[in-house]
Amino acid sequence: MGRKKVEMKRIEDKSSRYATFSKRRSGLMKKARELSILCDVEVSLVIFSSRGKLYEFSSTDCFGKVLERYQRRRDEDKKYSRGTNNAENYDSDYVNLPPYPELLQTVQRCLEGPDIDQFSVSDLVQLEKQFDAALTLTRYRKTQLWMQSVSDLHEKEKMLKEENELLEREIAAMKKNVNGSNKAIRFTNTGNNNNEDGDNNLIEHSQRATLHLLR
Amino acid sequence: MGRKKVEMKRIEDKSSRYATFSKRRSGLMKKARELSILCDVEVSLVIFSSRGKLYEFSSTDCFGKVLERYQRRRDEDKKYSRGTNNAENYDSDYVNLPPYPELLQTVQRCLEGPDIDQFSVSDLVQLEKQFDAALTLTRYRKTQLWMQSVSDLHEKEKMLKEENELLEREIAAMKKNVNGSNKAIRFTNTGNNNNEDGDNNLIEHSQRATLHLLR
DNA sequence: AACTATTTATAAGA
DNA sequence: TTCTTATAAATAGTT
Repeated sequence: MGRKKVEMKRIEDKSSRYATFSKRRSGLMKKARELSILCDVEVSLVIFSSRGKLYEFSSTDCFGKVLERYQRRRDEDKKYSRGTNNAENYDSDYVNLPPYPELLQTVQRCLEGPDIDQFSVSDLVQLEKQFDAALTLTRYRKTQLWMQSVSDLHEKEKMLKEENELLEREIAAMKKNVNGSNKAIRFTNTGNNNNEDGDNNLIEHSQRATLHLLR
Repeated sequence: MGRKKVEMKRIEDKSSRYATFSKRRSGLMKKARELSILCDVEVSLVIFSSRGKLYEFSSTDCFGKVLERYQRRRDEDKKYSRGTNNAENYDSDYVNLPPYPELLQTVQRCLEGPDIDQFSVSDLVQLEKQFDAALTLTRYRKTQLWMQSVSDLHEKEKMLKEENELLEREIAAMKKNVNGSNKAIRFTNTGNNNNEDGDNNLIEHSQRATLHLLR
């Protein structure tokens, strides 16, 4: 339903993928809401964007609102740190806000309060849903972090192997020189003791890059 | 989007409410699937009909696909192990297949069959417990495998770093020899061309070990 | 974010 | 239910 029929496959162009995501996401939410109202059924819809942001519709539940409040707060924090400071700290630390503080507080109140007996069944249904959503999100985030760490390790492995090859080639080359033409070696080495700095530039650079990653 | 614009409120006429439910439900599912494909995001949609029947879409695997994959893989393993009946491939991967094909089949039958209505409450309590146990076990096994893979990667990283250091020391030593005493070099190298085998034994051994791990 | 040309979903009727 | 069709809605490409 647009100027053109679209093929059902991942949209490769990033910006049109995001545009489509935004439009279709709200369309889907709207239809989910309509279905729940018109037909009087329970509908629950959860969407994770590729960057891990959560969008949710639920015909009964209030977790979405809690989350919305949290995200708004985080956005404000982002704005704040952008305003006060230049460049560096901006894509780093604010991400480490405690995850979902409001939800955690709710949980704590619920679990520590002695008034579990006073909840009605429908209260508990609400509560169960909240916990379930929180669990799902937490697990999802955890998996994301695991995957990230594995992919980092693979990256390191690749770099180390490359360095290794470079060093080996270096050794092979040196051996050739030593075995082959002693004249040449004597020529390049006499009175030229800082030769290392020249020969090893490439290797040392690569080494530094890897060490940086390994920290 | 039909002959008439509809008011957004519960449809009171039962049969047209069901008709609408059926149509809009499949429309919503379709759109959920499209969003997940086009925008490459995770979408999960759950609908409970008023009579408690569950309809679900999830962009990640459904039970059917898991089961299918399991069966395919098991068949292939069977073929393989029949062909080469040596002792070695006994302790290979296919032993680690999930031991729950029966459970998976049960799950599929339960979820897809129309006889959910026929279970008693106590049947369902049993079923819930089984699923919960299976979930816990599955998750546990998954975590074990992740941890194993991360620890393997750390191991590889360590070995590669050690090799790296060794190779560097090798290079440093060679440079020193070349720069320092040309006499000695000439001595050790004239007529002794298989010198490499002696000097590099350690390095080559280490290298082989790592390559074995990296396969 | 707003604008339309089109496509798509679906309400009503059969 | 399912199909048909007129019409409402969603949305792809564009600005």
